[in-house]
Amino acid sequence: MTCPRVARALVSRVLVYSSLSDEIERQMKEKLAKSIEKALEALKAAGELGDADIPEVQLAIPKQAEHGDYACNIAMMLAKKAGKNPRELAGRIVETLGDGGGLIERTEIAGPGFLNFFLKSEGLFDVVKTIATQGEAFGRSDAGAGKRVMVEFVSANPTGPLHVGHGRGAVIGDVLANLLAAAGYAVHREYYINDAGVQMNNLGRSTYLRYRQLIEGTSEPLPEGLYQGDYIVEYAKELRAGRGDGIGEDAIGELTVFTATKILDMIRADLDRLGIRFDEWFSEKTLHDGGQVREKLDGLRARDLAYEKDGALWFRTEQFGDDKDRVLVKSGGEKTYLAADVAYHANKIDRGFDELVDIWGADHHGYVARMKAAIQALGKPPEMLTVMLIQMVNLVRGGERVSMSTRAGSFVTLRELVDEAGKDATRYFFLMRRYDSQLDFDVDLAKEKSNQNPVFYVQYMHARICSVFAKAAEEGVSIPDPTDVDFSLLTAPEEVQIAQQLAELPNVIERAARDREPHRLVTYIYDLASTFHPYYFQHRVITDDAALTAARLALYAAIRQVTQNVLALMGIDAPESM
RNA sequence: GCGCCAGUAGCUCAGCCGGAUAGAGCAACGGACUUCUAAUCCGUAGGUCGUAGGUUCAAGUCCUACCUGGCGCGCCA
Repeated sequence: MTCPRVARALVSRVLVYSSLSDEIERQMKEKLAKSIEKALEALKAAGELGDADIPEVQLAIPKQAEHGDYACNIAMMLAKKAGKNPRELAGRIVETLGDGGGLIERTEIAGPGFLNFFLKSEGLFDVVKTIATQGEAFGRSDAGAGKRVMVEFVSANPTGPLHVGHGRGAVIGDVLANLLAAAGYAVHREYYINDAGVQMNNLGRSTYLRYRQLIEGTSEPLPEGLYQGDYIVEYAKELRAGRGDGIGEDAIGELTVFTATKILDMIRADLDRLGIRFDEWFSEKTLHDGGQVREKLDGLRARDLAYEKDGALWFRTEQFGDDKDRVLVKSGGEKTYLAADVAYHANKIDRGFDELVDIWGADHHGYVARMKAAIQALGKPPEMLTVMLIQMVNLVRGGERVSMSTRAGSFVTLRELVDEAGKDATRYFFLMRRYDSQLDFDVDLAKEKSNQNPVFYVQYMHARICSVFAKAAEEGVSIPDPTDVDFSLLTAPEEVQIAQQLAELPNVIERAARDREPHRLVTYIYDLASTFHPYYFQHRVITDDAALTAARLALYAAIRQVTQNVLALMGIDAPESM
């Protein structure tokens, strides 16, 4: 079985070598990397590197400012093969490199052999101009090269309201789709509606029985396996009000459609409230009705990928790495979900997508191997499909975990959570953690309008900047054109750090998209806010010094733009005042 | 029993292709509002990165085994 991590590794290997797309990266990092590469080639030509191959030059932004603007580990990687100790080799690289074509202020050799580059500061603030020019496009790239990727998410059965766990998958899927689009993929968002099969019959039967109960004036629980929820009673009432008491058992098929449509409307409304829309709602039923399921099963049989045993039809998933073969058609003649899913994924492939992302609850992980098998049986490499398994959500109230069972009493629906905590906090909290670790959702904290709530910390950054601009307008200070600004006046350590953080956005987006890790947006924007707030507190923007005021306003405009861009990707509002 | 995910400060978690002294928030303690918004800021304290080996110049990160927790192993969906 090919796990999602393997698939991700394969994808990343491709992208690492793709050219960095962002202008800032070209200007700064890549220029520096090229210079280093040149220096290494010169050293190799001079015979100083022995027979060592020159590896890809890696540049990292160090955690500590004393370690420079960029740090490079190349001397340590080459030392052994070059037959020199790392610090000596680093010294030779520095001598050969010089000022890297006017880019480098100075270079230090540190620790075991790191090269720490301090760049000339005017280059650092070029990003402010770039952001002003690109506006809301800043951070986007063409790393995805227009590849078509489908993100299928939520896909909850239309048998009841969405619960909190669905909400997490919904937000993660939505933001991942935003990220992929920003990274240059052509993204399609899809919701797969399981509107066929046994559960649908149960739904129609549940509605019918509730309807009968209304007529007979009873309200006892329905038989085992049917849907007990109050919403069914509401639909039954509606049905009776519109159609009277004459509906018979032969109309259950019709009631199924009626109820499923109602529930889907409810699901759609709940998602809409969270700011989530789909390009397509894909009906499972159309696959059955259109004969596609039948057709794909015949195809598998024809290629001996499926066989009859004990009156059932089995899929040879074991030969693609699954633990055992799986049933496609039960001996009673009913098709399993897998049968429909094979046809569905064949349909996705036929629609021409290059990559498929499925977002499921973690309790479905036993299903991954057989879907990977299906992809292979359909003639595609298993890496084409990435399955993201979203871990469980625990609601926390008053410091205690609230049971997530559907028992009455404890709140479980997504709608209630959004009503209580609001769209922004709900989205932020769902994005806060890696999708593959469990999430404790502190409801009290999410709805608290206080400094403890991280979503406000980030939004407040935006509001504060807007407030400064309002003040500037009030005092008749015009917003500067960044090309006329003297950025050499920005010498505070926070200003340098902010410029570097702003310049990182394209990388953050590209890597978060590549690795399918939307939570990195949260980490990024929170980090930016925790550089910004102390900076704001310490340095006044509007002062008598017109040149400095202009430089800081230009920087503020860039921070605001980046904040807007990131919050937009997260689907969270950027308020002008709070 | 087999498989997947997780295990990092008292609690909840970051840590991007393996890099320098492992970072935040909360909770605790002590400070800062006459200012462009205090929904903010400054400071103190807090660590055997589950355990044991291994690979490497370098391991929270990679490999192996084990321990603990969650989930999954059906002709269910």
